[in-house]
Order: sequence, then structure tokens, then C-alpha cells
Amino acid sequence: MKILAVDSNSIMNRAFYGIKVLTTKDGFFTNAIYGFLSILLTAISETKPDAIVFAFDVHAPTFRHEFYKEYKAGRHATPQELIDQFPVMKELLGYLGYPVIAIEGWEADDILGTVSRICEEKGADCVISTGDRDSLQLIGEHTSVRLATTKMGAPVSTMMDIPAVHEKYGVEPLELIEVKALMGDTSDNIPGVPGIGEKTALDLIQRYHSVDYIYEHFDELELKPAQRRKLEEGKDSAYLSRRLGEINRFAPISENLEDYMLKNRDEAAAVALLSRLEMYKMIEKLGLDAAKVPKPEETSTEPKKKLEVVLGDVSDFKGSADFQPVDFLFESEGDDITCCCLINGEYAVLIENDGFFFDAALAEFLCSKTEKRTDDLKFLSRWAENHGGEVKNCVMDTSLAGYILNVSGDDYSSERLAALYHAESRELSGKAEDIGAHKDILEKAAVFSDLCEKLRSELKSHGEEKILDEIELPLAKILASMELRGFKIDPEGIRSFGDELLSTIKETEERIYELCGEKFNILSPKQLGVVLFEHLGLPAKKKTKSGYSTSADVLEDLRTYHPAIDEILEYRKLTKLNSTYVEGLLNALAPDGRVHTRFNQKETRTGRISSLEPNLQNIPIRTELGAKMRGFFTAEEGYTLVDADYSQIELRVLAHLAKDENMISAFTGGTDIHTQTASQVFGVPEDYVTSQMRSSAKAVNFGIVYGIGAWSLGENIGVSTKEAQQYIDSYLSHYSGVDRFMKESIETAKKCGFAVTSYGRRRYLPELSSSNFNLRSFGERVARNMPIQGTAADIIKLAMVKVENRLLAEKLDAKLIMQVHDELIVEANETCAEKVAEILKFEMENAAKLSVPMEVDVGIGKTWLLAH
DNA sequence: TAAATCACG
DNA sequence: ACGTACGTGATTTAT
Repeated sequence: MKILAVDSNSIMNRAFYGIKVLTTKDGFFTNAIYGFLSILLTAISETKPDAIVFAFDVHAPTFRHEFYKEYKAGRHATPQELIDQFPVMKELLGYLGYPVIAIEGWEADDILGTVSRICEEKGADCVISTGDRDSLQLIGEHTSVRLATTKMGAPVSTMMDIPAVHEKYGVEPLELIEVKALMGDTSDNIPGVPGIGEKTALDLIQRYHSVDYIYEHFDELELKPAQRRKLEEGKDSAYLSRRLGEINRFAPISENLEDYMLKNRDEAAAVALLSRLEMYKMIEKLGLDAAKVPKPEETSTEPKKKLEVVLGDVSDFKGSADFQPVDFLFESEGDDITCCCLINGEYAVLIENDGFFFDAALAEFLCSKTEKRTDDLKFLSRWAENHGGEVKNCVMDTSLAGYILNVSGDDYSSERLAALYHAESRELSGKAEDIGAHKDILEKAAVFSDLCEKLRSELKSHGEEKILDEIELPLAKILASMELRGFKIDPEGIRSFGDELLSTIKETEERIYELCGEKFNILSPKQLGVVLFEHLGLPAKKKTKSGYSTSADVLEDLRTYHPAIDEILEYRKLTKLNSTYVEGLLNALAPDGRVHTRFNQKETRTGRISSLEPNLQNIPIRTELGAKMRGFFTAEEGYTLVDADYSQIELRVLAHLAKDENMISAFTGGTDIHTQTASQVFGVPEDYVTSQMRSSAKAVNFGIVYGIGAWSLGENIGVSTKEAQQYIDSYLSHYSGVDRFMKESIETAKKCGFAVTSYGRRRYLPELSSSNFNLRSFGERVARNMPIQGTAADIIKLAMVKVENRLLAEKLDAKLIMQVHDELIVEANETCAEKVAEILKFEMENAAKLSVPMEVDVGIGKTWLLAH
């Protein structure tokens, strides 16, 4: 028999402060519950208990104990966001069939102590799960403690048993009570003996084992005079502390361990509650059946609307125009569509791909004027283009709508969105065998129409309709086309570049072994750390959770200490270049001689798009060697690349948003912004700005956009924190509009709960109401950054739509193939490259009207390197 | 699977 | 007292 006893209050606290902010979409904090369940699941899988007991303090957290504890420790009172999670946690545990014990007048500790005592007496095993070292005194023959802590932000658990206590403290577990009696515990309001700290207390108890012994044999003890005096004066306090610190092991709970076995759980209630908490993955992890969710029909009195399922054929594509908008759902295998479902008013028409006229009929349908709603427009557009058509008049993509409504989500499937936005399901009618054979797609179909309406009205009420209609929907189609077209690369060039790299890597490797006097894996931070900081004795500024940091900026500081450092940095650069870019690109090369990256339109928190498999948005450019890579990105025979990029778009957006006269005039006047900043921050005329000053000013400009802190700025440009603070102060006094804007951004975000771009794209920031300083600060930095980065992202997306429209309207043989946040690349027939360059420049510069001009640099060339 | 590192804007 | 600039994705080693 093995019992897991959970110190629930302690674990809830640990989880609340240790886990990043997590809320439901209405803002209810769920991070403590989530963290609690995660810790519980690992504890269960590690200990495999036969029963689990959850001990809570009665009041969550009690005023007498927890509140005072926090007060004494100089922290804030327990935040409401945490308090609110306790009743929900208990409710959930109840549904899950676990015994929850909370007894008026007894602390959770006492309950744990009692459970472990019972176990010891009956010879059962007891594992206590807690985040609090208090419980270590309970460790015994059959009792161990699983201590949950956070080491540098990461959750860690340590098993403590008798030998572990011996090793760590050099005393018996029970003697920890004596230690505490002497040293006290400020966080627990135990005074101890004033002047006696952990070291002395441990030393005394190791020698004399108890408070009683110390005072009973006081005159015989070998003590330093100061210690003797402190102990004498603190005698009463020591005995008081001795009583306070000992956990009571006789709480009035059942002595029968069988009573703590798992009871029948109310699966439906548990699933319903977890769904309300939006912890869908947790449902599975807890071994619950998601299908047990009670149907919402129970709450509605009206009869459910019907959806008649019929098997159709390709002729049904044509007839659908009468029922606009038509909802179009599909199932796919690879690039193919295998089956689809059209929702025409009352009917769900299933059409299977029979391999005959399906593709042609579908392509024709997608091209038709009929208004369509779907759940993955980019896929559909790619399919349509592959079949010689396009998707016209698509007015809804539920996944894009879901992304716009919450950019921080991770699942925009229509199933999930339907649950999130309480879309109502229609009742399927029709032949049972038809329904059974297409269960998945029909389940989606049943809620889809209502989901579309719910999403649309939600967008409308947020003022985010235009983002969907004018930015994301048209963009999906463009991205599809960019993915399909791909980027031509020169595999021979890459291969020979790779060969050169490999031979340089080999030489560098040899030199490193020579210089270090041993062979090891240079790419292993662990091994490298040992060699550099132990064998070679270089000064380590330890950083990471698991040892020495060997990151580039740490090594940079060590360059003068040892000749191997430069070689190691070089080695890293070369291997990175080879494995990520040379090998990565060759692996991604499609048979058509091009790489087809995929653009993720629903990933970033700011509204940017991202690129993956391969990521073409991080092809090297900053170093000369790396930039050679861009020489292998090229255009088809007879075509050329036209590359256009915004100059300092984020700073321009900032000048505009902040309405900062000074910054606006820098951009209208045509002075270099970093030079102007340097001149103002350092108080010298522009002609006297050195390159050193300009580069510091540049860092400050970047820092401002990121939500700057003096410490990091100093770190970054190699000046003291104090000096960096002076730069910032000077900056903000010269750019007072920026100062005001930053303050307002945070204020507004705190008031609304989200940060927002010029175009109304929101990013919810529950972090802002976190009681955790670091999280809250992060929220504030994001509140400052999101409007800038996000607005810039909106602008270039708009530009892409405009550019594509122009290229199409003017029937140019040119296609957009890449976007790198502030840069667009078009592959154009050589005959129209100049025209395309003009269009790019014009449409990008005029994609938005800011109070500063947007400048675009355009280049034409056969390779990315040459065009940029 | 997570952590460390490094490529880009 | 504490941690320390925004947004991504790929590769490697280590757990």
C-alpha cells in the first residue's frame, strides 16, 4: 500500500508563481490549477500510489497562517487570482473521485503529518508532495517527501528520504524541528533564537540533538561566549518555537487507509469543468473521455435545428449557389482532397472524390461567385491553384478568425473553436449508415454554420472584421501561391560551398583539440564547459540551469584569455552554416529544383507570419561568409529577383504612433535616425557623432522598441547599468512623445486587458495583472512592443495584398515568392523587372498613411544576394 | 522531450 | 530580493 499525500495549498502556491500566466478567454486565472495537475500527474507516474489524499487549509489561504506568512516575508497578500482557483480545484478533485481533506482549525501540514503517521504505524508507504521544506520533519522509515521547487524558472522535483536528509542537513528528520526551534523561520512566523542562523542551528543540533538537551546540559556545553549569551536570552523563544515548529500528527481524520482509495469519479462533471477551464489536453492526460461532455442541448429549451445528411455527387457543386453562403468542409490526404461536405441550408451534402470528375467540378465550384466559408483557406487555395483555378469569394476561414480573436491560441480547429465560442450544434438526420461513415466531417458540419456566425459577430464587436476581410483572407491566398511557387536554389553551388565548409570545419576542429590539449564534442555545451572552465581554468560566469553557459556573448568576453575561444566561435558558425543551411536546404529541395517553405499565418503573437520547413526567414546575411548563402537563392531561367525592403519600418511606426514631433522630423528631414538619436542622447552636433556613438544610439532605438531595461541595454552595448539608464533618460526626454506613448500603451493595455495595433489587432495580456513582478514586467514590455511590431506586420501584409493585386491587374509575369517581415521578393520575368520594381516601391510605400514617409529600397538581381 | 545555441527581422 | 529587450524556427546534445 502506498499513499500519496498532497500538500495542496503549497503546491497551488508553487504552481501559481512558477507557471506563466494562463487564463480562460474571459480572463479567469487557471495557472495554479494547471500547474497543480501537471505536478500531480508527474508525481503519480513517478510514485504509482494506491491512494491519494489532498490536504487543504480550510480557508484558502488562511489569514492566520498564509496571510501572515506572506506579510512577514515582505510580499504582497495572496492575490485574488490565486484565491479564486482554490474552490475550483477542490471541486475538480471531488469530481475526479479523490478525497479532499480540510478541517477547521488544522493546517494542511497537520493532515499530512497524520497521514504519514498512520502509514508509519501500518507499515504502508507515504509520499508527501509539497513545495515546502517544513514537511521534511515527517520523513521516516516509510515516509518520503517529493519536493517541488523551481530552479531558474524551471520546475524541478527532488525526492527526499532519510539518507537525503542526513546528507543535506547532517541530522535526523525529526531533529529538523529542533533546528527550526533555534534558527526560526520568518516565512512561518517562528521566531527561533535571535542571532542564531541556519549554520549555527545545524551545528548545535548535530552535536546535541535537541533543544531540551542543550538547555538541560547548558553549563557543560562547549559554546562560544556570544552563542551562550544568545541562547540564554532566547530560551523562552526557543521553546515556543519548538512547539510552533512541530507538525501535529494527530488530526481528526480516518485511521483507515482504505477510506482514501479512489472513489467513483463523475467523469461528465470533470470533463465539463475542464472544458470550462479550457484545459482540453488535460482531459486526455487525466484519462478522461472527452466525449463525455454533456451536450449543450440540455440547457436550451428550443428544439434543435436539423441538418439533413444526404449523399451527393459532383452535380451538387453546381446547385449550391442558391444557398449562399455555402459552408465547405473537406478531408485531405497529402495534397489531395478525398471527400467534402457542402452545407446548403438544411442539407449537408457529402461528396466523395470518386476520381472521375470530382477535381474538375470542385475546382469550378471554388472559382464560382458563390460565397464560401471554410476552415483552411490556405490549403484550399493551394489545392485550387494546383488544379488550375483559384478560390473566389471566400468570406470566412474559421481558423483565421480564431487566430485574430486570440493570437495566443494553439489550436484553431473548428472543433476547438466551436467549444470555445459555444457554437450550437445542429441535429444530424438522415441514414444512420451515411452518418456513421462520415462521422468526423459531419460533426464539424453540424456546428460549422453557427460557428461562422459566432466568430463573425465576435470579430465585429471587437472591431476586428477588417483584419479578417481585408488582410488575412486575401493574404491566405497569396501565401498559398508563394508556397506553391517556391524559391529556386542552386544545389551545385550549395554543395560546393558545403564542401569548403566541411574542410574548414575539420581544420578548425583539429586546431581546437590542439589548443585545448584534448578531444571532445565541441558542440556539447556540457563538455565544452568542462574543458574551458575546469581543465583550462577560464573564469566562468555561470549562467544556465544545468551548468556553465557557453553562449556566444560569454565566449566573446573570454577571447583574450585563450586562443581556442576564437576558434570555437568560428567552429560554431561554420557548423551552424553547414547543418542548418547547407544540409537543411538540400534536404528541403523539391524535385522541381525549388524549396517550398510553408508560411504559418496563425503562429505569432504580433501578427507577423512565420516560415517553416525550411525557415527561409532566417537565411544568413549579417556575416560575409553567411551572406554567401543568399547567392544560391536565385530565379528561373529568363527571370530575375526583385527585392524590396522597408527602411526602419518599426521606428517609423513608432514615430507615427507616438506622434513624436522630434522623431517625425528626423524621418521627414532625411537625417539618419540613429545619428540623430546619438546627437541628441549624447548632446553633440550630428557632425561630431562617432560611429561608436551611432551604434550605441542604434541599440537604444532597438531597445526602446523592445521595451528596454537599463540593465540589458548596458549588457548589450557594454556600459554600466547606470550609464545605460542615463542614455534612456536622455532619450525619453528628447523624444517625449515616445515617453508618453510608452506609458499610455501600458495604461491602456492594463485597462483593456490587451495591447492593440493601429488596425485593431489585439493581443491579450493577462500577465499585466499578474502579481509576479517578472511576469508583469514582461507584460509591460509586450504592451509597448506589440503595437509597434504588430502595426508594422499589418502594414506589410496590406502591402502584399496590394502588390499582388497590381501584378495581377497589370498581367505581369511576376510572382511574390518571399516575405521576411520588412522585405518582399518577387520573381519576375526579366522583361518586366523594372516595372515590378516600381510597383513594389509604390505599393509598399503607400500601403498605409503614416505621419512619416515610408521608404522602400528596391534592388534587382539574379540572386537574393545581388538583389538585396 | 527539453535545453542550449544561433540564424533572421 | 530578484531578474533582466520583442518576435520567430532548426539543429544539436542531453535527459
